[in-house]
Amino acid sequence: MDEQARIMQTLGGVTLAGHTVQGGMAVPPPHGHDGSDGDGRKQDIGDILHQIMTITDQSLDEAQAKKHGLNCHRMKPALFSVLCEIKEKTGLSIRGAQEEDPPDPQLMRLDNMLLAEGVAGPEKGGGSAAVAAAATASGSPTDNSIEHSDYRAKLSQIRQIYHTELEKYEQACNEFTTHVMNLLREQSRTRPISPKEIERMVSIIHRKFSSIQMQLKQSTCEAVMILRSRFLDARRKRRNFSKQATEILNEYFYSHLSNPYPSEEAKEELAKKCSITVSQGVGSTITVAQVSNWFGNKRIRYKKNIGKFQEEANLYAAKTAVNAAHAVAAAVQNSQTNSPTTPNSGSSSTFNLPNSGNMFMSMQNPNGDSYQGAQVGANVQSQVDTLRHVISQTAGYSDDLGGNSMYSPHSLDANGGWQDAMTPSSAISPTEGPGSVHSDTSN
DNA sequence: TATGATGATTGGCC
DNA sequence: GGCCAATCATCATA
Repeated sequence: MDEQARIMQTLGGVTLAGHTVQGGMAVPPPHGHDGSDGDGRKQDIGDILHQIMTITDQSLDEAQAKKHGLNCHRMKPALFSVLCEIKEKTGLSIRGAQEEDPPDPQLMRLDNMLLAEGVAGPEKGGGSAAVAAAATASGSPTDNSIEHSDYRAKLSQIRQIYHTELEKYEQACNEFTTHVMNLLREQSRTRPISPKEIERMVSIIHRKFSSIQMQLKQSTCEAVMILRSRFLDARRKRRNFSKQATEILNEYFYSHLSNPYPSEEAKEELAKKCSITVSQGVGSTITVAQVSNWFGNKRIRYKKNIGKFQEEANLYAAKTAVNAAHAVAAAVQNSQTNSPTTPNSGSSSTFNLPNSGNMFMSMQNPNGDSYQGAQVGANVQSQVDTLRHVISQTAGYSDDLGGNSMYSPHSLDANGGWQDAMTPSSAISPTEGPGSVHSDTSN
């Protein structure tokens, strides 16, 4: 059996809308004439098939001419439909084509990540949001501004490359799709290619290109992750606080040794104070989180090795005492030169000491006036309070250890907590008062 | 370069 | 959520 005959046989029994194939012949529906014309049509189909099968043996010009003839043949549409249907039924056209697969979860993950990192989606916001998040996690939203801008610049570079490549891929995909579609359309004049098949081919192309796109997204994600990890590592780079900043923190720590837990307000104020001194030198700020870190570290390290910190404690206590003494002297002088005011004028800002167990209640100035009742300014009052605390601690110590150190390890309780054996920490907050930072102890 | 100091991070606890 | 304790990583100095 020759090839033509075999194909002719293959066509046998296929029925399609509007055309019946009988004995290997596709027959258009009768247009008002009976089967007497049937032999002629059979002849037509046979003729077409013969021409198709021999077209490859012909020269190009010959083939072109034949092709044109075939395209214009009145039976061509019928034959085309039949061949298409056969292809459809034999599954040739859908080989390798999967229908409408659900969105790839990995691709979705990549898309989400690129969106979150600010690589995909609208330009502004995304990247800086990621930076802000990282910065917040580090507790220093502003002091890494140089690193942040560096991060942003690199991220924007990645973004740019990503979009350029994406555009290239899309362009290539479109070009290739158009090319293939044209080719298939062209070929559909000589071989059975249905529009549906072309659509499938387009979707296959898109799928292939989307896998390339996924690779692009994946490598972009990797680049972002590397950048991010580098940025996060950079966060670990630390700078020592300036001397002034450390001094401020130490002063607070040692003057609140009985309860070195600054409140949020106190931390904010300390951060502000430290930042002022730091910004004069380094050009960055100290945040509340850093203050918290500092106090956390300080408490633990102090507790672990109190002996080592005694000297430091003495130093700061002496410093505070001197400052306070100066303030008191100034206050005393002030109170002497100014006539006493009305009893109520300063009462609202006066540090209210607890009634019981407070050794400062009876503390008097050189003139014998009680500080409690003295009409001193708010700041002065704060300094007085500081001095009171320092004196109390000094006094408390000298009873126990013989005057070598101003602070007693007894401020730590047996459980390692901060409980001052001598001073009711919940009541005495040495620097407490208007204009001073507030300690947790006041709560 | 070794070592101590110190700021930051992490995991567990309350 | 704040604190503690352990640990890491870097800085500063001898």
